[in-house]
Amino acid sequence: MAAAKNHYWEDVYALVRLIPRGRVSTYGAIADYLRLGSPRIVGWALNNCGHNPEDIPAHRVVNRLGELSGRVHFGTPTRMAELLLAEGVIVEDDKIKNFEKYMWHPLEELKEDADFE
DNA sequence: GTGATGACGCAGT
DNA sequence: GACTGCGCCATCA
Repeated sequence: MAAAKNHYWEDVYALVRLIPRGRVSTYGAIADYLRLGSPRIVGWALNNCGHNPEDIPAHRVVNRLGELSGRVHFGTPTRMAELLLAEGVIVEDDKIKNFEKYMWHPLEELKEDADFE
């Protein structure tokens, strides 16, 4: 990440794109990695992303409970679940099954590549 | 410039 | 164990 800091949400998008297929992350993890200070900022950033799942896999970002809290922003209530299911993530009742197993921690995975600080 | 809102998270009850 | 309220920071009205 170049950490261009043009807009903090650019870093959010970059980090979301780094989420491997079949994995998911949380707003809190992203906010913590980017030092945003509040997970709400991540939510706002994704809301401002233009809703482009093909460009930004926002469907891989869920709240800390693994709930598809942002599904309503995907056009259809089931779009987000469909995208996750297509990647092999089991979604049950709008919640990710075995969420901890699919959880992707940026601080754990990118700690050595972290050039923020 | 102030108040309200939001794809959240945590502590307290 | 579930529900409620408050805090966090940035944007919009």
